[in-house]
Amino acid sequence: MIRTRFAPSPTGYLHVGGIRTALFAWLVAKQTKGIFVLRLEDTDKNREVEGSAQHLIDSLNILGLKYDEGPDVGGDFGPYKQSDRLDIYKKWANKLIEDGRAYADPYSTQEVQLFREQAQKNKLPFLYRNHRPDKPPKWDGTQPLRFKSDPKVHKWHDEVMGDLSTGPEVIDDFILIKTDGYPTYNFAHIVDDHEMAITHIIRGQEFISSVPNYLNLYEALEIKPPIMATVPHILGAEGNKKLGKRDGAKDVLDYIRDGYLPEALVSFIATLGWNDGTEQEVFSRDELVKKFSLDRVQKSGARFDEQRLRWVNGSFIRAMDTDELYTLTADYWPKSASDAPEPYKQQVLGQIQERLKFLSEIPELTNFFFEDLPVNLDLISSHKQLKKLDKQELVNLLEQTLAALAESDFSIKDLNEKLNGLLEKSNQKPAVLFSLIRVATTWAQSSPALAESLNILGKDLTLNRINNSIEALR
RNA sequence: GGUCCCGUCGUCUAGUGGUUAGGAUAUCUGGUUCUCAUCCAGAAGAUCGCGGGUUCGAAUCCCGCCGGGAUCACCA
Repeated sequence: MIRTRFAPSPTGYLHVGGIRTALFAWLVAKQTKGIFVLRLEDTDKNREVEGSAQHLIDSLNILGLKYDEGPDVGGDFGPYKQSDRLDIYKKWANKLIEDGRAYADPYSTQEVQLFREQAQKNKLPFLYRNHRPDKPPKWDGTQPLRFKSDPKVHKWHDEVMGDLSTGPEVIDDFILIKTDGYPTYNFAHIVDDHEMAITHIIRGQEFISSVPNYLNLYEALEIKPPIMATVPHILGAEGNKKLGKRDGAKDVLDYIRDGYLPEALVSFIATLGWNDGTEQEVFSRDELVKKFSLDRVQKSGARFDEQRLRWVNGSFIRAMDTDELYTLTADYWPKSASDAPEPYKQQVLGQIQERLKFLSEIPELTNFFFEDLPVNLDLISSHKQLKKLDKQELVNLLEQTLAALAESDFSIKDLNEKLNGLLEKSNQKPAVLFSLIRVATTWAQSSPALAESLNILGKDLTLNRINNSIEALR
């Protein structure tokens, strides 16, 4: 039974980088009907951010990365919050002490800092074990507890990175338990993954250089290491640095709020560094579960390109039934639409669906259906066809339009007939006549096809707006 | 500085000794009786980081170099 976990620390919101490791872990579990576990790594109470645990949970849920075991849903391997597991770490720490593989750190933080600066000055990597005390005091909890490492060569396989190896020079005596009584990540995650029977550890690249140290500890603990997979970082839009909150890495919930579809987000994030070897570009969640494999995950970091995300999201939006899409749009309509009847909004949505990239674009794409936009003569003076006509000609054309449309029943079919008739009678090119009518009835930068737009607006509103436009032009 | 990882169109990528180096996106052009978008057609865009080697033949294998990244916390 495959068991994977996502083990974030509740220190802030979840951004795309975090989501991706969660997604990959979820996919690995789900494709074999395995178990996906959420574990909160809250061992640093200084960095803990109020409310972020709930935020993490909300983010996973909204993306559909449902976990089978976790702090709020329980499970047979709990507790799922590290701060509730302190006695478990104590138990394993005592085993190490008894085996002579852990000892109390007698130095003050200042003294250790001095060692570190010395090493830096000599351009050497800092190794605590070079200062390992001969006769450490008995550990009473007032000192950090350190791992007594056994420096050696480590070779291991990483599902993404392949075969890796390092020499003894990277192995050090890291801290297992801090003076506040909490374990470090380095210690806690190994104990927890073992106690929770985790089979695959999927984590970000920042941990790869620590893996040999973990391997060393696994040996001392006599625990068989799980399968490991290291996924590369997602890069920010500019530069080659890991995408971080500083570079505007957005909270995934911000994308949801902007009207990106969870399915689209999942597809996009999965294909950032993974593909199935075919030319398929977007994947449903089910396809991902079926086709995903760690060994096809890219070793190099991928750049987060919001433009591509917009395209993916647009393609999901276009593929949906308008009715289904409509159920997602409730929070996105412009204020002026609040009194508009549902069928009217639904019709409007049908017209803009194919140009919609994300839901919060709805107001700018639809506002003229719900309110009279201010007359903006720039739309005419900057139009490459319309600017050639003088005001009198424009007014004449609009008056002809008024007369013709007054006869129409405003069905799309009849509107098209009337508009075509107008075209012949006025002897104008569509680029002139239709542009003018479009502008005069919407005063918007862009709008759906003319007959369809007028059909939705209806006769009264259309004729009113043309009248108003004539007034404005005079 | 030590250690480890990475390096194919702007971007995401296909590619594991023989391909006109493929796709997608973005950009540009044309078409779809008007705009924006969709859709369709087309263009441009990659000396496969660089230099050696192995080979009849290398983006693919080997070596060196360069560039980028990660890490060297009582953070995870």
